[in-house]
Amino acid sequence: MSQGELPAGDLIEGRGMSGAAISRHLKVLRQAGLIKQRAQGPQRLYSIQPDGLRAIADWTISKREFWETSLDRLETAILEDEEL
Amino acid sequence: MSQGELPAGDLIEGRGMSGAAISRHLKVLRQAGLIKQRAQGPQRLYSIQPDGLRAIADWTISKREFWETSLDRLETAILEDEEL
DNA sequence: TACTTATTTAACGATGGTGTTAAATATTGT
DNA sequence: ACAATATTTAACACCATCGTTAAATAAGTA
Repeated sequence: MSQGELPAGDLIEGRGMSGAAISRHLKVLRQAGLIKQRAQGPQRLYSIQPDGLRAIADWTISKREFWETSLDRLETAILEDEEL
Repeated sequence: MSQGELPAGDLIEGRGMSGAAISRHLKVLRQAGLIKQRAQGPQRLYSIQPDGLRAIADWTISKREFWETSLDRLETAILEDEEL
């Protein structure tokens, strides 16, 4: 789907799961603001909603510093632990 | 518990949860090798099992490089995205 | 030995996640 | 208006997690 719009049918194929299940997954993603839906005849074309993914990316990066310092502390603790 | 041994009773208090529930949590932690149990009369004294926690710490650190490079890529992608 | 205390185990129930099948809905072509 | 196609929704079931209460177990004490 990263390459553009895809009808639900294409997203269902080869996934070893019923269309109903996929459909509900898509609904959740849509409600979460991660994908968009557009009707074309009886088909629903799905595509990415850049804003939503961007928000996740930004959030992820915003936590980076927290994790860096946490891992630093963990490494320090391990080293101190080895000094016995 | 990081300060030493504690009887189950102490671990139950103030947790707003039944003793039975805490007891099962302790059992899971013990089976996971994260805590030790020792009997003293009718009490069970719990303490940390350093090896288990250490294994988790080591594993965590072992993933650090993976995440660093992943986040680097994410940051790069965000920057490229902003050049529009 | 029987009682009390500390803790665990058993049996049960609520909740959330996620899959399935069958019915409902919308759109297009006859 | 009717049938076929694409997709969604409804109803149901399964399983794991996690809490509860009540019964079981073990140790110390009268």
